[in-house]
Amino acid sequence: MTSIIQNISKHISLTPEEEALFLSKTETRHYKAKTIIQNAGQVCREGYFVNSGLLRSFNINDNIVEHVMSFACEGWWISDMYSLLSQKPGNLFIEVMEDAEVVVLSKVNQDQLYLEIPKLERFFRILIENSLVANQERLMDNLSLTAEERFEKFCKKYPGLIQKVPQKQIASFIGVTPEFFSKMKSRMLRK
Amino acid sequence: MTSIIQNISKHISLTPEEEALFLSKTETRHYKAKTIIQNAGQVCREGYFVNSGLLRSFNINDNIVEHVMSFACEGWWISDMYSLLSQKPGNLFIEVMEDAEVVVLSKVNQDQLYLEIPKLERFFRILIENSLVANQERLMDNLSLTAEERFEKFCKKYPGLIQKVPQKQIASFIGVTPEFFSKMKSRMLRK
DNA sequence: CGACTTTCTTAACCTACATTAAGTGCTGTT
DNA sequence: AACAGCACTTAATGTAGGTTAAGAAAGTCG
Repeated sequence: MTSIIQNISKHISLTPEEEALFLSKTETRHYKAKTIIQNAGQVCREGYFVNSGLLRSFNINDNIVEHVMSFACEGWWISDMYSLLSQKPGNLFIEVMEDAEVVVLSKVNQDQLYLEIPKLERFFRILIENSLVANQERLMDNLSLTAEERFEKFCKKYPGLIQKVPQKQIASFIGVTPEFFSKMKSRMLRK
Repeated sequence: MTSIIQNISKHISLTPEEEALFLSKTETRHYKAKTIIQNAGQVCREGYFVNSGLLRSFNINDNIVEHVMSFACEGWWISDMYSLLSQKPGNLFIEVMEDAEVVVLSKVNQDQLYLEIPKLERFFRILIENSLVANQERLMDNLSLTAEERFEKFCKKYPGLIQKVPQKQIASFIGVTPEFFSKMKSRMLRK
């Protein structure tokens, strides 16, 4: 049983035939670190489920400052939701941070699968619901917590990531500059 | 044809029987302005579709500072998604800002309806997808734009709300204090 | 291995926004 | 009419976090 099927069966149960049909509509790809698999300004036509490795999505402001929207490691999905849903050019880049194996589900195949296996509507509804809740929390945290508190939450929520992700990208994710993050971190250590 | 059925039929089509079934699982309520219909610390058991009037959801930080999570006027849905989905105590209050008529869909009935009218999975999936995209944009805006830019976006996105919503709550929504918002506004007018 | 690039740190200085506080003008209630 | 209570404004002062710049450390690649 592959990992993506495990992921789906957490929320709905598929027959072996449905599993096979689902898998037949996906494609497994291997990417080297630093590959950009989605560019801002282009229409996003695929969602990605991460089998192994590490990816991130981010946008670039005024052609200078990067803002990390999300990280995705084993068992996570990643895409440019805005662009994928609207099929308009998006603002996000998606970059492979560590050599990765991903399961690719194209927008076209996903839409077909909704018709062929209506239960998948439920699966993706639940997936998106969870994303929305996480996003709302992150938004409120950004409005109401200090950078230090946000970093503490980040450490608790994604204990695996702190080791793997360059510090400047954690800084970007929680919404501060790398310089300030560095200062803050050493201030926190001194306590 | 009631407004909530119009709202649904934007994304899926229901038979007259399904429409009737759906409506039979809802309840229409009238609330006076200033009513709190959901309290932080309690489990949220209902979602609300606004027929008329104006509501907002917000949390309170350190028992002092309010942060507006969302506004909802005619044709919008509002709830405490985290609490509604997890059935754990939530952090949000939901308050009626202007006398309102709302269609109430309880969690229990919603779950039943998913079984009786599976197409509704699709409807709510799409609804949540759109919320997620809007939320992601708001998050990136908070990370990368100035308060002034966020306010300009707010005005474009919700032209109707600026008239109706007290200024301090717009301030809270875009993430600044009422005092700073006031100063910023007069600075913007001077140009 | 060395050359090059990128990340991280430190420190001086800067600014967007917060805090505090006092005052003005509504609106609703009695 | 009068008072209470809010929403809004203004202004002085405070601070979290940004900017700039320069050097140290660490990763990357030939």
